Amino acid sequence: MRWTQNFIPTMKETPEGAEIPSHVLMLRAGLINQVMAGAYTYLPLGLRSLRKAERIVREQMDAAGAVELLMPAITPLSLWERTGRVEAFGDVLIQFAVRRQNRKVPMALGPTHEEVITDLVSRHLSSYRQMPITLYQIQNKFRNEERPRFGVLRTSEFLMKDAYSFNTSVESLDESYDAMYEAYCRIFDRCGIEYLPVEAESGPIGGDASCEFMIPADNGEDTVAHCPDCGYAANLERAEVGTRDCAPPDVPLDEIKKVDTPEAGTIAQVTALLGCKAEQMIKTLIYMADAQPIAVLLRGDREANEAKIRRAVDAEQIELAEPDVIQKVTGAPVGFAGPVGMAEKIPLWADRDLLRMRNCVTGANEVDTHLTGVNLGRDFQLPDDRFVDLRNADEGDPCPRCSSRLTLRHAIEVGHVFKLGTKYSEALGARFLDAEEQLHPIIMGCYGIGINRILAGLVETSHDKAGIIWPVALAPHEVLLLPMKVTDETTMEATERLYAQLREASIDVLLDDRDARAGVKFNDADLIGIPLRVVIGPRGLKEDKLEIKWRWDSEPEMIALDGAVEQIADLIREERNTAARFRAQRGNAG
RNA sequence: CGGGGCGUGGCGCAGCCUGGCUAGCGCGCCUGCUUUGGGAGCAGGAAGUCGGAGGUUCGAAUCCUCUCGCCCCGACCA
Repeated sequence: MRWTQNFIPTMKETPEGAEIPSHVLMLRAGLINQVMAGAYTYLPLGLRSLRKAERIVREQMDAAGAVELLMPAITPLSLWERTGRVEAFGDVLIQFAVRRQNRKVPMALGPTHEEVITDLVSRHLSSYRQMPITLYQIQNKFRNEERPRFGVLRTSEFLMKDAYSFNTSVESLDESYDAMYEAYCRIFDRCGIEYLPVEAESGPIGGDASCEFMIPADNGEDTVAHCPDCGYAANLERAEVGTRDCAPPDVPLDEIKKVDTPEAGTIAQVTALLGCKAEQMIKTLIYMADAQPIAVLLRGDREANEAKIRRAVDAEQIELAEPDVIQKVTGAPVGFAGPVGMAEKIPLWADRDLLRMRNCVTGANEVDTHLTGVNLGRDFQLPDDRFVDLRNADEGDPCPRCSSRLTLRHAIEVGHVFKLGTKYSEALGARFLDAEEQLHPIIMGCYGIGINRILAGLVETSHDKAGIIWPVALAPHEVLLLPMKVTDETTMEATERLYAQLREASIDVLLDDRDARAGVKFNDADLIGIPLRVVIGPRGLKEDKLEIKWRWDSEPEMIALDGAVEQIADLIREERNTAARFRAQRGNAG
């Protein structure tokens, strides 16, 4: 591909509104163009990278035994009504109705395709002999994001690979799931991405049923807890807190005292007023667990984890109680609840942090009043089995698997493998007959990869001041041929010959044939980030040499013109398969 | 959905508070000459309904009202 025949609108300045590196660089390098909030055009270079990512995904899915199909983006709304996901998705589901003769046909743009594929399978899979099978597609998905942001990371239309496995047993599902997991590792490895498989909120099957593939990045929207020593990694919703450090400190117990705290109903206000630390406070949250009020006790500076609470109390649904319920249950308005002297006897649950807290500050269940010197055991009691992990993990918490401590990192979710179970097969009547002629719902798994996020995540984690640093596998082009002087006949003869021969060798080469100054070309080359830059100029040609430089190296290398094609082709072929140099430089960069 | 910010040639911005001649600047673009190994110099040029609507005024990019769009923080996120 010749630059002058291509459409590569690079920008020297950062467009207003772009803030994070991936967004800025993808815009500046002429990869994407914003059409509206949450919708981008992929320009020629961006599209090439997108297609390369797509191809890697496709190859590995095929290698893992999955079969590709393509479902429509428009779907009948009725399908979503059957699984109750019209409500579940709410405004995120893009709905509309089109007129056909004298009737209206309600539709939705697919935000994911469990319904469509399960409906398909319900019509064509009816025997255990037809399974297991894993089907996938690579398709645009539509979600009306409340707040699209971060360029291509969160958009309302995006390209996703979604796969669905159909199995007759949990054991078979495990196998399909493992195959997908392995395929995902190969995909991200081939892309040269540094990723972390993290435990995610498990589905109806429980156990290790859900894993998210995360790219650690400062601008990631998700937070993962990670143990650098044993490798334990989980998203914040899921991350367990280790059970060490539960013994109380050996300090004398203060007397319990009632203190006035006028209009101090938040942790911040109370700590400011009383001069105590949030760590000394007991935060008392009143939840409705399946319509029954319960109290959840947490250390003042911790965040409640509603998924953990829901599991602990074994409820279908939990939500924070309304103010009138809190008034009735505690005897005080919101902000003054505490475990001592509550108006009603409701079940108390405590995070394990409480076990090592002494002389605490907490609400007195009276308006504008708190208690100090509150101590577990003396002033209030809970059964042993009510002390559980109910909060989000925090930086420095004990690792649940080893003796080390957890760190928190932001991350970009690029993939998710998930054991779904029978939710959709039951709702949509996808059943099979087993060898004993018994009817069962098909057991499903689903497996997604955000193709756009592969690119954004890569750029986010692989760039320098000058621009993007692509691995060969994802780069829009593998080699950039950069003739220093397009008006010089000798230069152009050598360049054209090289260009033709590299193409002949199936190397994906971009020829910067613009009649522009060296500085312009070099800067664009760095910005776009083609991994191997080949400079051909009169200076080198005098010695029958040309210059090659990996994007991540600082110094170029002169190589002989004679045999240059083979040398370059070999380098690219090697790097294409291993990404060894790309990885090595990244290791050095830290 | 709460809080904040921004809309002025293709891109980045100034001007607005304190209304006043042909609305500026940098980059990019076009022409010519000179240059030519890391975003060239000089000269000339094209290009803007100042996001939109309404209002105030002799006069509005500037003041007022409404509206649309975009971005950031938070809430939300199959």
